[in-house]
Amino acid sequence: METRRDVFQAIADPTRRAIIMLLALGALTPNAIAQHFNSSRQAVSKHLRILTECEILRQEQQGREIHYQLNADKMKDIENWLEQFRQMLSKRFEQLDTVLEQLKSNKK
Amino acid sequence: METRRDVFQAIADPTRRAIIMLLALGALTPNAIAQHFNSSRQAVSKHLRILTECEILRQEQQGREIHYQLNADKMKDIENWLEQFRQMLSKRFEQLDTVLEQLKSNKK
DNA sequence: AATATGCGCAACCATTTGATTGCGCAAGTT
DNA sequence: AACTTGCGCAATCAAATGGTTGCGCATATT
Repeated sequence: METRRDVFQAIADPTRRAIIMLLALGALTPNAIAQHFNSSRQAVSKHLRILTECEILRQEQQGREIHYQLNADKMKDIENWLEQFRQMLSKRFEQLDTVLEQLKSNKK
Repeated sequence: METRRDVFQAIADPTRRAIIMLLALGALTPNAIAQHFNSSRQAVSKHLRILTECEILRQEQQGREIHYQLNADKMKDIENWLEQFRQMLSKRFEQLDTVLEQLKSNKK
């Protein structure tokens, strides 16, 4: 069984990020997506599979056509990871502010 | 010349994400970082190089020791990319709210 | 029924990646 | 001066990756 990739590995590839951006505008079929890229339709199909497996995209079969759409909820995994740094950053800023306040009051 | 990686490719690897998390707590030297991992010191050193090259980490030489620290500003590259989806999402929610409001007023 | 279209599976290939090991240089210690 | 420590360079290797091509199945059209 192939190793499933996490969401960070999924967006590491520039082509996949471009696919995500495209689908953020609206659902599309594999062929419609492939028209925006210079590589083969099959290459795009592989990327779609990777993005679907890690739940960044959802697919909906309608006859022989598949509609792929963005699952924006999954992007929150990345946001949650980044949130940790935001919190650390704001803590540091608070500490810096405290130090600056003390410096001001000491000068008075 | 080797291809430089972008920030998304840099954080795609679980080991590098763990290094980033570690350094978010405070600056460390390569050997100190390597102690938290089971792989060789040289493997960690390679990851540090990758993270430094794409500016996620900053290094500061002090004698024979190097102190690596997180450059939190660079994480904003990822946040900015995600911000595009947040805006698209909030647009859709606004549209959904409008529809719901109309449904409510039509029932009254 | 025959043909066209959508699209994934599989095999293949070149490149990239992440790890290890050995080595060597610079700085610190004895 | 000799030894120790910090740490990157280079070579090597196995695995992963991203692309292509050929093929085949299901659905849609003629």
